[in-house]
Amino acid sequence: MAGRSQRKSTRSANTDPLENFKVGVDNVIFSVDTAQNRLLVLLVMRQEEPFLGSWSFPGTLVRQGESLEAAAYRILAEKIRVRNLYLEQLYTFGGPNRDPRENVDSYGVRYLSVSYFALVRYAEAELIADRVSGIAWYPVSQVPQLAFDHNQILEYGHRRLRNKLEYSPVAFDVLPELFTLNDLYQFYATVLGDNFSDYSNFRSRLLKLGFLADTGLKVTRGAGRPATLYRFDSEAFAPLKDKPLVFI
Amino acid sequence: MAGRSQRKSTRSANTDPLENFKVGVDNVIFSVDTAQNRLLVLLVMRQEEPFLGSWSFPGTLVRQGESLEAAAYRILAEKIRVRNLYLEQLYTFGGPNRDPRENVDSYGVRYLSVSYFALVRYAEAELIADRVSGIAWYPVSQVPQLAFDHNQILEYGHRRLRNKLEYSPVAFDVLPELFTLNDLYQFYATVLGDNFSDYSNFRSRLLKLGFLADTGLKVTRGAGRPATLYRFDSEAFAPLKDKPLVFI
DNA sequence: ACAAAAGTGTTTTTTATACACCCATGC
DNA sequence: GCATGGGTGTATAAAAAACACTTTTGT
Repeated sequence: MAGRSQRKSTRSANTDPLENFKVGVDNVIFSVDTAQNRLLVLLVMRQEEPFLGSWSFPGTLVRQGESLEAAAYRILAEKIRVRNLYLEQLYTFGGPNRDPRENVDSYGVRYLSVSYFALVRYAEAELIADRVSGIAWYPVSQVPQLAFDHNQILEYGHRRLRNKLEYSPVAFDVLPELFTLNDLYQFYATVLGDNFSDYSNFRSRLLKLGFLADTGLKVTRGAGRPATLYRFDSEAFAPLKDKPLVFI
Repeated sequence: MAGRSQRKSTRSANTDPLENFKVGVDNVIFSVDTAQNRLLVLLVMRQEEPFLGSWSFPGTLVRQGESLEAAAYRILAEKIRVRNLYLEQLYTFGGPNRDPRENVDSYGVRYLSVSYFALVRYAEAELIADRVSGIAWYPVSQVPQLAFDHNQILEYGHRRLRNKLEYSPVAFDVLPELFTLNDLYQFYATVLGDNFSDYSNFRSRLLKLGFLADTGLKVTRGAGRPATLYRFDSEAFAPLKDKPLVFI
């Protein structure tokens, strides 16, 4: 990587100087409020120029010796306290002139952003608000105009979330240890839209796959028949890992 | 992006200095030799330390004012002459200590690599060899030990290629303007493995989708009945863009 | 005539979709 | 007993997979 070596075309040896970069990490953090059937994304209010007062994704610049992923976890931990989450890299935005600061306060330094996509457990996530900065969960359908090109990134992240949900077991990283099939269904319906599948068909498909273990336990929520609590059996799932389109 | 601002946790205001980066771009360039049923990847021989003499992906460092994608196209153009291709970003590798140079010749500068994935038309691709550097197409099943973590990146790129092929029309960026259904089938079979589908079923599925326009033209290749030449009709494909799993 | 490659059609199996209906509990 | 949510089953439609067969060319 960073294949500096391939500078063979002698024509451009010294003529085009290399760019110096600062690397930022921005997190698109989703959570699902199943109680209210809302898909949420975490926004913070910018306290500096540029875009002072605009909402944006929580971000940070990468420090010496820090990996990209570590930076992503750091900024996440600064904003919310949460134990159960899924996180992966989303995309790298690195064109020049993305960031207004480039031409002003930084002499020839470019700001590159590696965005990360995270899904956290809503119920347990505690937002950490310091005195000055605003921080809030926004329904993705109602996010305002964001700083930089963050609206675009959100769209990209949202698409990734939907895809991930369909063919990988990310939902179980974020659902409670024990859950009912209805919990699972609500989760999917919130992210994918109500009409993604019939509940009864969803049930039988998921159960037939064989990685949902019946714990024997039941929960009663108000009226109605008690629901069976299931557990995600990662061992039983392992052989299906590389198969296409497992869920939905 | 590059959300420098969110540095609220006062505890670490000045204590942890930011890292300076050089940003590299590495290209995983695939092509399909349908004649010999081989999936190929382009490798170049490194002319410098570290990993002098190892094969690696063609890469370059990003220059002032140059976008990441522009850098990817630049290094591609330095290695092969080709008009028809597909290119997209793959992944960003940016941990510290990925590159041995970090501790030696560069004072606190980190090398980050944004990898790109490309698919080019094999028949028309001319490799550009300068006097010193080695450059070659390798069958992906036979790539040797590569420099850095490039073997890992290759695996990642290969998976991406297979996925792309299944749900997006990248094949047509790389096939000739006019092609037979058998050409298309061979292309898919080479990338996805011979047993991905029955030829006859592949035919009917693709034709039913309605974006392959019969040109009326025929080609005879040796013995056998002449084959119809088709053309990819991008207008007819447009409405299917966002549908899942169109191909195979 | 026959081999080779292109192209069509048919049968079987599997999976998706849409519902109808039974079950267990709280009130 | 009846409303409420949980859970099962069935009937139909569509898609995938396997494979037999016809058509058109070169030799």
